Amino acid sequence: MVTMRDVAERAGVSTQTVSNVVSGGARVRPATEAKVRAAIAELGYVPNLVARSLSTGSTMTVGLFVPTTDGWFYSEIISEVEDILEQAGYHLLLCTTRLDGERARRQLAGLTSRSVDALLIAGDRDLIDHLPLLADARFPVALCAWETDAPDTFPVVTVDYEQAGYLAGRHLRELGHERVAVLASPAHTRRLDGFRRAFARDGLTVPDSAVQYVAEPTIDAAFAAANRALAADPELTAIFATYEVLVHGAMDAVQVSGRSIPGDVSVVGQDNVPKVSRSHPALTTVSFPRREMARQAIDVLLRAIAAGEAPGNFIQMLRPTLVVRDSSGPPPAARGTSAC
Amino acid sequence: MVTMRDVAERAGVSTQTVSNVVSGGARVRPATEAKVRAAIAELGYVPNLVARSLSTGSTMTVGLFVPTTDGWFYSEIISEVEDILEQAGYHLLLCTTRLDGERARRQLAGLTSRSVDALLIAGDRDLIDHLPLLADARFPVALCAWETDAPDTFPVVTVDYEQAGYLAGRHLRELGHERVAVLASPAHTRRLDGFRRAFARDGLTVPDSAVQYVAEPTIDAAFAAANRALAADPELTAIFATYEVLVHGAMDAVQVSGRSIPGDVSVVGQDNVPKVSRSHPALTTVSFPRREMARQAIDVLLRAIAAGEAPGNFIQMLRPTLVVRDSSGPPPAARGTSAC
DNA sequence: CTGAAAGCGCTTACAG
DNA sequence: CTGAAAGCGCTTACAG
Repeated sequence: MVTMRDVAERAGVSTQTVSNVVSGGARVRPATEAKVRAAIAELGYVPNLVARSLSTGSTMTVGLFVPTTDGWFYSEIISEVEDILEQAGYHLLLCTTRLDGERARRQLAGLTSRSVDALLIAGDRDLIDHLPLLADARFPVALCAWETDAPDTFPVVTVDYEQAGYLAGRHLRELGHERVAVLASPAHTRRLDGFRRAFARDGLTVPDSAVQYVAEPTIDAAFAAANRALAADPELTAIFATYEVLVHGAMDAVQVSGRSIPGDVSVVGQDNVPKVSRSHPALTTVSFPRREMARQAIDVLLRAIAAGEAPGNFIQMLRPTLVVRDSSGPPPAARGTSAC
Repeated sequence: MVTMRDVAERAGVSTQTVSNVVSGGARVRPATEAKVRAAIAELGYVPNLVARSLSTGSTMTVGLFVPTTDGWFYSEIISEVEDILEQAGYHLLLCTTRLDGERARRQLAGLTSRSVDALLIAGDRDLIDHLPLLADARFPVALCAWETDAPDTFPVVTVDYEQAGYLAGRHLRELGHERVAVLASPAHTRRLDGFRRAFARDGLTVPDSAVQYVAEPTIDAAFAAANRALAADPELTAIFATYEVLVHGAMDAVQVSGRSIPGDVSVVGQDNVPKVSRSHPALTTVSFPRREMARQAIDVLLRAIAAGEAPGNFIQMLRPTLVVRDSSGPPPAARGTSAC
């Protein structure tokens, strides 16, 4: 392996000078720089980043934890994070927990010490029990896309999920819906709370019996849950689904049952991913500022790295927005009334 | 920062012994190990992985390049790679090229030297011009999911894409289709070749005019291309789409035009991702062994690392399989003939 | 601007 | 099993 010293000897300069040329640090006389560059080219020298890291104490790497790479939500977070990091000259170390707490713990433990300059944790559930491991991490840590209660030791950049649920609920209420069903991930408690608040404001309740929890994130499981909901209350006029996969299952089930959307049943989702704008009918949903969230979370970390101190401890909530498309309308009764 | 030396002093042993305890290397007397572990706990010592890497020459990190994290194809490759790596105690450094050659070059250059122990490159197009940068990389490199001609310097684990296209074409031919259109990514030349071979076998040609290339991977672009195809030949009886997004655009366009699937037009895709099994109608497609491909590619790299030598130079093609569902059937004419 | 030296925190032969 | 020492390849004050 050719080292910086080899280059220095070849070019007839000190390693200090080679280092300056390579890292673009202190100014080097052009003639000297040319000599060094020539030596680098002749020898095929390539700097050893690990050695540099040991000296500088920085690996130029940021770790990212996500529960899964499947689906649009985390895919976009990964790609946004990677974009920003790449621009800033950082690398991305990706860890997937796959809803496995023990695996999460192992990965977290492996990141200790100086192997990353910062850590962003997106999503929750798997890692929450192991977060104390990071209590005295030597690098800044931030959380994003966190819906359940996060430990108050780290800054959080997230969506106002309660408001997202509320926007969906209020939309259905304004259309006049009263009998609704909810398809929810067990983790989406905030969205459900917000949804219920919209109904409560009008003195209505969304009973527990109207909520179908779907633990497994597959369309098949969502389809089955939607069928249960339709069987439990054949008169329902709307379904609220707390994320993409559940929406597809819900639309499937409604249409397979012979009902029309939104003629018989309105469907409202969460998270405006690209695909739903071309579903049939186009989906009414609540848009999450995913990319903005990722961007702000990374900014927090990058600033903490630059400042050499811990990031501030705050919780920042980005506002979701309602996107009305074709899958929601007045309930059949209301429509009938206004039509006749 | 507390170092190994601090622990050694505290425990009253040498750093050698601490190293043995931490790395689980040579055997240490139980009583000594207990003393060391106690010191580690009291001091909150956590080993510096960068220093270890500099000594051992291994970072326990494997790099992965993908064009994008969007869509099922690369998501699954990422998650499969991460699973295997995690089990083997390795970390994943993820690089997304986003179809940007210059960005790819930058990232590739950043990986030089000892910062990764191996590199897997999935997909093609962006990196192909910069692969020579890796000519004298000090770590093993492998390619996977490579459709276009790969440089013959690296081992390749890929799908037999030509066969995948052929299977789709033969299926349509066996159903009796003659007038077809193709929606293709410009990169999917092999699939197109194979598709054409199936028609050529029967003395038929798929003219260039029947092929719509879609460069932008969005459903909207696919939808527009499918509309062009339908306008160019209103009598066509089948559409072959070379990947997921194009399939959705094609089904959309066919249905919006008032035609039924497969009654009027059959649609056949590529890559059996979870979602298409629940599309309406369920999609006939060709299944790629994505996970198997990722697994074998990583195995090649891990073995090369373990052996301390370059991986073999071979090209391994995994076989795709046809999955017949509901989106394909005989063309209207043939059906009419057999019906009357 | 340049040279010689110390140090980043580990691992690994090498003697005891 | 343990101690003292060299070395991994950089960066960074410190004198010239």
